[in-house]
Amino acid sequence: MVAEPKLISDLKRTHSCGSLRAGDIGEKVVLFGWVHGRRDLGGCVFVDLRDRHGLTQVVFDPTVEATAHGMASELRGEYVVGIQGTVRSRGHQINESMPTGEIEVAASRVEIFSKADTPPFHIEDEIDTGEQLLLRYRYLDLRRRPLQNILVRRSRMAQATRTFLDSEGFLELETPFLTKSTPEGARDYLVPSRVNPGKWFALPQSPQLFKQLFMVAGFDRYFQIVKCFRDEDLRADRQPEFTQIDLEMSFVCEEDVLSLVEGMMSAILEADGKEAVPRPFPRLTFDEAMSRFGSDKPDVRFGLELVDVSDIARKSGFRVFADAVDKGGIVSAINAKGADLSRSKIDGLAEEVAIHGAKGLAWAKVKPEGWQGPVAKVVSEQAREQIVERLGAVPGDVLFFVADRREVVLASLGHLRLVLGEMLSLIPKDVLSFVWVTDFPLLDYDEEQGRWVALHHPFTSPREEDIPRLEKDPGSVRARAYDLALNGNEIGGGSIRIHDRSVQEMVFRTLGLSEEEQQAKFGFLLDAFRFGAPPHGGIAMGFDRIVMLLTGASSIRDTIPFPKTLRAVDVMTDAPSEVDSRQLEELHVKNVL
RNA sequence: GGGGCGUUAGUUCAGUUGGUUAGAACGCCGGCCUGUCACGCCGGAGGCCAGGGGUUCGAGUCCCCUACGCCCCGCCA
Repeated sequence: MVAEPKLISDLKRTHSCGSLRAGDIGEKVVLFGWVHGRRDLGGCVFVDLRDRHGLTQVVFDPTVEATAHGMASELRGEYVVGIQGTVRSRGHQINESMPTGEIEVAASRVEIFSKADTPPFHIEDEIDTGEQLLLRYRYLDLRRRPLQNILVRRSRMAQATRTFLDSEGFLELETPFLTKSTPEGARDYLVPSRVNPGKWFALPQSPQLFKQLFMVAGFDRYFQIVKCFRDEDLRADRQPEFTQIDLEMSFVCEEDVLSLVEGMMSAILEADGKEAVPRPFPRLTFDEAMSRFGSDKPDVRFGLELVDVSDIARKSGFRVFADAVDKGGIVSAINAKGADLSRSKIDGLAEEVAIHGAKGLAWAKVKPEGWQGPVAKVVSEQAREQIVERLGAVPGDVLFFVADRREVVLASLGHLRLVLGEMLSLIPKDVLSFVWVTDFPLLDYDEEQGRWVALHHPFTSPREEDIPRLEKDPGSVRARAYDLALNGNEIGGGSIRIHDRSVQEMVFRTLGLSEEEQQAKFGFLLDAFRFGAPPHGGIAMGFDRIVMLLTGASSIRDTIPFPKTLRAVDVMTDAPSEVDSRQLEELHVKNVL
């Protein structure tokens, strides 16, 4: 007697659960997958079998094979099974809503590979279960098609990136994860060194210095799709460990990096089945972006631009406006064209600007007979006319004003612009709108620390003509830095780097780093620059954010297989967690809590 | 560090003015059913009302604190 062949070991999978069509009718097939659903009609039993490619209906018909039909009643949701059977037509009962809906597999054999407890939520496309539960059972959530689709697309985008950069002559080179803590920038994740008591590694915030050293080494073009770590508070688009497309090029200027990235983004779009976006991408200087959009990552899919009316406001007769300007602040306005906003909605908008520190939101409705609203009477007639002219206002428009310190005005109106754009449905949802922001300031004064800090990072090259002002007027020095924004989100940033030891030392000095500190923290870089450093520059792209924006995912968590919650916790593994005191001893670390 | 919203069966939710034994749908378990595909019908099980404290004759409901989740400000070169 010959033993019956076993599924898997003897009979291999012939098709995925999404591949069978009418043309396969009559084929003898073997399918493996998860039991997605079961409909037991007593006589015959229908089971939907699922793998990541799709669903196939399997029918257990007692007239076909009584043993298999008997086993069908044991099947439950999420059991992992193998099926052998024959593809047959569903006749006139085609299910139009599924790609395999013309056929079904009449099972002659079934083998249960693994039984399953009832899952804590249904594995289905549309789900409204709380995210915490989904994250706790992430491996079940990842069985759902929408999440799988995002990760499939993420994989394709990563491959497209590699293919593109490879074709452009880039080398994919690795850099250490156990590296040196750097004083500038984000808070480091630290790793104690067992063999060097009292000393610590830091996980990289980015491979910045190593990629510059690759340039010094002469590799010319480097890239890496790499994890970076920053111990800062989380957001919907921020995780403590995230993935960058990191690249660096030698003997280049801004234009070379920008056009390369435009090509790379186009390759990614193409890999994701998107329409081509015109190149070159539009560009804005930092100053322009801030004054017109109130943001260094402007969403340029719609108008509602900010307009400075400080000069008019100063002589408007309205104390609040005049005082703001006299104290060195500004008054800017947004014209919400044709916005028919109720009083309660406008009150809600005042709360929106308060988030960014604005003490009030002045507004006026433009009517044929004149302005209506709280500022209508307090602003002089002449000023009203000038404002209407500058904003191109016509009856039916609503004008909003914020008067405050420049940063507050730009931040609050920049935010208001986005809220109004959403409220008035002005933002086209299916458009991908890239914009470069260039000419960032090199430095920013940190009131708390009482010193200048690098806006981008301390290795960013100042514009050559601005270098003489580095010592006397650091705030006016522009950087050779650039950010790429997509639909109002920052998706990448980079710069032409300093390759001259003396300029690098000058920047470090301006940042308040003593010779000793420079040597202790960045000595290896300054040393490297002594041995012939090529001019170089590069960029780091936020890969998770790119995936998020192209797939329409609502949070960065949906683009990462195993993400952390806002409190930087992995609720599935329960990390971070306490460790054995022996482990701590070995690491020469004491818990002070 | 700060602000906002939320937490009731496995899941999504309802729960009146503070008042008997906290409900529904889906899911789950059992039974019936040979053409279902959101199968149908019948029956059943299932609750530390996030945790702690308080007010009260009496708290899911009112008050305070805490925890957790989400969104935002600060922070994120």
